Amino acid sequence: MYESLFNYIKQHSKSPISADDEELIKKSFLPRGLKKKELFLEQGSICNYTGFILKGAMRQYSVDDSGTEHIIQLAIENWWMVDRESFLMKTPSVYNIDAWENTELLVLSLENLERIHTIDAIKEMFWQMNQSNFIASQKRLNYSISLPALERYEELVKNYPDFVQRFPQHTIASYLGISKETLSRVRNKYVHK
Amino acid sequence: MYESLFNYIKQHSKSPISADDEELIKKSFLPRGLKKKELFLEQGSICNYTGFILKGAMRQYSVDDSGTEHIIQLAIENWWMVDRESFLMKTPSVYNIDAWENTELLVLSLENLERIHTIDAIKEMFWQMNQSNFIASQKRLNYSISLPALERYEELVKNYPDFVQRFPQHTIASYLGISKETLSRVRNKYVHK
DNA sequence: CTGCGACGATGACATTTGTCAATAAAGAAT
DNA sequence: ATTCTTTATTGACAAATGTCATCGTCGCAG
Repeated sequence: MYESLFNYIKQHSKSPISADDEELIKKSFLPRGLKKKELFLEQGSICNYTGFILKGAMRQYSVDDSGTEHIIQLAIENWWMVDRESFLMKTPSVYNIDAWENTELLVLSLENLERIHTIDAIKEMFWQMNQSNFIASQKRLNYSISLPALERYEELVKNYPDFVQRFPQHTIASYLGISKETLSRVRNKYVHK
Repeated sequence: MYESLFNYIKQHSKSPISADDEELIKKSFLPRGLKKKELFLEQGSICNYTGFILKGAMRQYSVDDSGTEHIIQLAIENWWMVDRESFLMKTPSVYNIDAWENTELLVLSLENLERIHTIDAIKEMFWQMNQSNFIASQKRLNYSISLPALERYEELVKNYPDFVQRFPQHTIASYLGISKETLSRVRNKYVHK
């Protein structure tokens, strides 16, 4: 159950984990299941948990005045899902998070995060994760302001081919900030070139 | 000279700073001046320093095939400027960073960062900074994929009025991912509504 | 098995934004 | 003072993308 979490930790830190640490970590993460379409976080409420995905696929998105969803983040196995602003500041979230497939998570409250943050490996892992998240976010932003639709799609296929496999096209379109029709046309160009 | 840096640290952490810590921090940050338009980082080279801006204004941007600049990040007094990916991984950067005004910095190498990272206040400060950077980046991304040009501009004016004051319109346009002509027209709508 | 809803493709058209060119005003350099 | 550069605005037109409607397919719930 906790195997992929510990694998993730080991991959993202060099510090060893004692048996005691391991116990503390296990006690701090709670298992949770989500059915397809079930909400993990609803707009207006506080994000009380960070989730580590053991199995499944999730979406984080905003909904605008016209009811259109805008995908902020997609995540599958071995990714984290949380609205950090809401989680850290305990403020109502402007985003929704739900399960796109039936999903199994390990969830961590802020209190438990602080508790295990005394462990070097955990501290290091979150540090690493923060850095790479920021870098990825900045990269996506760069693409978003500098590349046309086709090239943004190509970058996504190159960097996150799993997303393109696991999520329907209209979700991918929203992630890229374009309409589903535009993505459909852009893909036509893409496969024929 | 180091006053605003220590103010920044105090604002972003609760841990106290001993006299020894203060000395170590002072020794780890080197003062550096940049003249207007002078490069702090050139595309293709490694970003060896993180800079804390004491005075002035800087831009981080990519340059595409057609020679157009795309502004990734703007920064003024009390902001940090760095290409994290290049800085942390010691890989050649895809971005340029330069001074838009004559600028005074305190710069920190990765080695010195690791040296002062033993200090709780520093660790906490960077942790805080990472979190808020990520949140800001995600917010900007959200706007970029979900709002039209006018509303993106309004958000910028609301959240970072200083940027709009300090940088010329074509730079703001590039930051928003639109052409300078579009921004000019959008501003007309904005001031007349 | 059947029907309904989700998904994706496509055409017609509207809207937004970009590009290019011309102009003018404000600064910076000499 | 004069020149040169940078910045901002505007018009005409082009290109990219969005919107709306329609259709066909597929998978799943009843």
